Amino acid sequence: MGSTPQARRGDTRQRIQDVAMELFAEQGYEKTSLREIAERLDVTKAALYYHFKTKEDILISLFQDLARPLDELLDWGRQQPRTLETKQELVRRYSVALQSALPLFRFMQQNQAAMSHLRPGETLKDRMIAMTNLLRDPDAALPDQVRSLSALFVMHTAIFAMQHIEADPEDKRKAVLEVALDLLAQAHPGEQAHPGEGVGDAPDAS
Amino acid sequence: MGSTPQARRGDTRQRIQDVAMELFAEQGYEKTSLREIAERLDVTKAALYYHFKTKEDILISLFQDLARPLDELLDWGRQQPRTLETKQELVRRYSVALQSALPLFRFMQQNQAAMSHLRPGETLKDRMIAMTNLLRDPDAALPDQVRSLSALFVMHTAIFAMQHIEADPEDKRKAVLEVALDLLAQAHPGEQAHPGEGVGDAPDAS
Amino acid sequence: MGSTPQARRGDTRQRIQDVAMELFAEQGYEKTSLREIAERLDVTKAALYYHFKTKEDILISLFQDLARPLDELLDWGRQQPRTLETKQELVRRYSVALQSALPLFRFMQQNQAAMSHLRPGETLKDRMIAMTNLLRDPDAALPDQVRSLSALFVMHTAIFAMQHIEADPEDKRKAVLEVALDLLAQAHPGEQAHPGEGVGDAPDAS
Amino acid sequence: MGSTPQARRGDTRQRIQDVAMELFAEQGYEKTSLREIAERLDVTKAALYYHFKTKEDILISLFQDLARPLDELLDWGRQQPRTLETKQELVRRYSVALQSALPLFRFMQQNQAAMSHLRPGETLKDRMIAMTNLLRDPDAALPDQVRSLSALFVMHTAIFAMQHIEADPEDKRKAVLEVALDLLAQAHPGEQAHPGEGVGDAPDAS
DNA sequence: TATGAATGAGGATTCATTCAT
DNA sequence: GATGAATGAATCCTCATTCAT
Repeated sequence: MGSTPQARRGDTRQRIQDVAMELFAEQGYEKTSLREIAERLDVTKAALYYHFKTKEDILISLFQDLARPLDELLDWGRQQPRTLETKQELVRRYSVALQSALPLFRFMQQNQAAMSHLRPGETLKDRMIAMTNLLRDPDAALPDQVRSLSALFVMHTAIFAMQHIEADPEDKRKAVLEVALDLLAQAHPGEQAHPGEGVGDAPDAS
Repeated sequence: MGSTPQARRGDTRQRIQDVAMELFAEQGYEKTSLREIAERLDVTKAALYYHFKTKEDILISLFQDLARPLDELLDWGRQQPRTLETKQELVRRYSVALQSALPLFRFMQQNQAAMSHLRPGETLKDRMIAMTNLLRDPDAALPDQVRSLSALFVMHTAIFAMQHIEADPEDKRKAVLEVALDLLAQAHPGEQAHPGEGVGDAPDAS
Repeated sequence: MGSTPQARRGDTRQRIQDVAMELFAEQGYEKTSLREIAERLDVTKAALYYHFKTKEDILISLFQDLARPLDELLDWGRQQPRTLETKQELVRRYSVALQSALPLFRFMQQNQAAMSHLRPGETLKDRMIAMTNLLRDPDAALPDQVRSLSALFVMHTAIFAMQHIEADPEDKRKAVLEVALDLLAQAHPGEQAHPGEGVGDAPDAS
Repeated sequence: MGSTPQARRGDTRQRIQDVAMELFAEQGYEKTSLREIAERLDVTKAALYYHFKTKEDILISLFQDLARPLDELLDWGRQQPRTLETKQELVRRYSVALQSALPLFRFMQQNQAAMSHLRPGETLKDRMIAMTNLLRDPDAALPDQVRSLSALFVMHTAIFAMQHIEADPEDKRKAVLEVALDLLAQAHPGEQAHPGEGVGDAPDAS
């Protein structure tokens, strides 16, 4: 790629994160050693410690970057009225975020265990619970609560489960989103979704 | 229950598996050391090596035990006609298996990475793909394929996602199963499910 | 000394302590690496960890062995009447203990800092304070308290300070003891020491 | 005291020495890292290297500063007649020096080991030997030599041993000095100390 | 005067594994 | 069936030091 050592000046921190992300996602946090990361970057292990205080710090820094879009979506959701439309929009936005951040989510799933001793409120699990709490109505019938929850999780699992199905990625995303929105609608019997807002096209992820 | 140290004679292998299962599920395979397992059993590390050739052997032995019910279900499914009813029964049976084996599945999820270098066809992922292939129809519309897939995965994710919701476990299971069966039915427009077979009660998990 | 590897079976723990003692006394705890200890014993570093949980554990184990005679002396002193004679006997016994345990005390002095974060009551300093509290009378005039304290410390410092003076070690010890007993007597004006008990000969330190 | 960051310009070298002194005295030389020193000064480690060539250089520079008063006292002593009065004056001056430089001496004691590979004649030990050689008479009886030695060392040990005794510091100093002078006098039987020169008051330590 | 970025050597510690008994 | 003692390789991490800027 023509990236000579000189051209790399100042971006070492970023490069560490990139490589770490890649390896953590591939092999998991525990199995990835700092030696491996350092070697791939052609720096010494000690150099990593100039940029991050501990190995876990690298993990956390990655996680925080990855969690930000989720946090923003949660913030947005909390400020909206608790209507079906809001929930549908949440799901739609989540679908888009997921599409452009699939490796990140893969990374997060691989490394849930390694992150499970974070401060409460800081884990992926906590964020997912927060998310589902925006979607489900605690007074609804249990099956309807399940439908709401599942609108969210279906997007995760289906995307992964469909990786070996041959089809256009955007088509797959729309198919999954359709099912998610369907579940959501079924979870709200008697309510009417906003007309004219379907699955729609994803914006460019530039 | 009267299991004195003497009474344990001969079941050390089983006890190792139990403890390993517990710890692997809790902290993951990589983070769990043989020292930890040995200490909890009050034996020496060397004793473990009398029963298992390597650490990975413990993992594999656990995995094989856990995978057997899944394999049996797959075998059964393969011998049935590819009808909606078969699929519904698959989902029903899966739901029951899941209920009595939740820790096992938790264990499997935690340790996917550690098992990913197994022979092809031996991983959990492979079995899940096989399972979804029994459920989905490759010629159906994409959203309907998603619905079929999701019938399966919803059972996983929802059960975990509902852990912090207060309700009777059996009620939760039925609610989840209802949604799964619903998805399946919706994935087969025009077909009619066998009447008189609803969510039903789970058999005793003796 | 003809100590073949075979002859060493079972005494590795002791040998670690011996070598550690030697090196800690010579270079101090911090400057001594486990590699050094292991190499001198011709075992691996990991072998050390079979016998001691941490490096500090080695230090503590040494310290406890060394502190025992001191503790015994303290115990004895606490059970005696608080008379001048008792104090004189304490000093006499201390002098003897010191003579046969000089390397140990050298070791302790070298490594005070490394041990300073022990539990209260566990440090050398605490024991010395306890010792001086047996010797001095808090109601006496300050200079007399100083004399009592000094009876103890003089034995330490003088022995070290006299190392480069040529004389028979036992003569040196007696000379120091004489001064210590003198200080003690002067600290108790008006009291009469037990007659017939002078500096005397040290018992064999076999 | 109005020492703004700006006011500190140019005294960085001094500030490094101050912080190093503090930390070396507290934790010892080996346990104190340059990172620690730099952080406490809010500069980079590299900045330390502008002022000192190595870590050991800091130690040596401190030691030389601290040793100067001792060297001056030694020089003075060497030029005086070898009388009891000279010795008494040496002890008196030493007592005063000690009082205003207690942390320094604490520092030196902590870090004897670290300095033990200095050129001969450069160590604290060497100076203490020189000092005792001014005090003791090699032809005197051994116990009298011990008394002379101890006159010096008592001042060290007693001051530290009395730290946990409640009393006015100046009173303590005088008490210790009295004992030291006493020891000296007793070491010179038949000689008469200069009359009218007792323990006296310490000069201001400006 | 200082810093930012890095290095090389070495630190303590842990791990899975082995083997004679 | 199990232990006691040990190993070799790897781990994360810290340190004093350097040097271009």
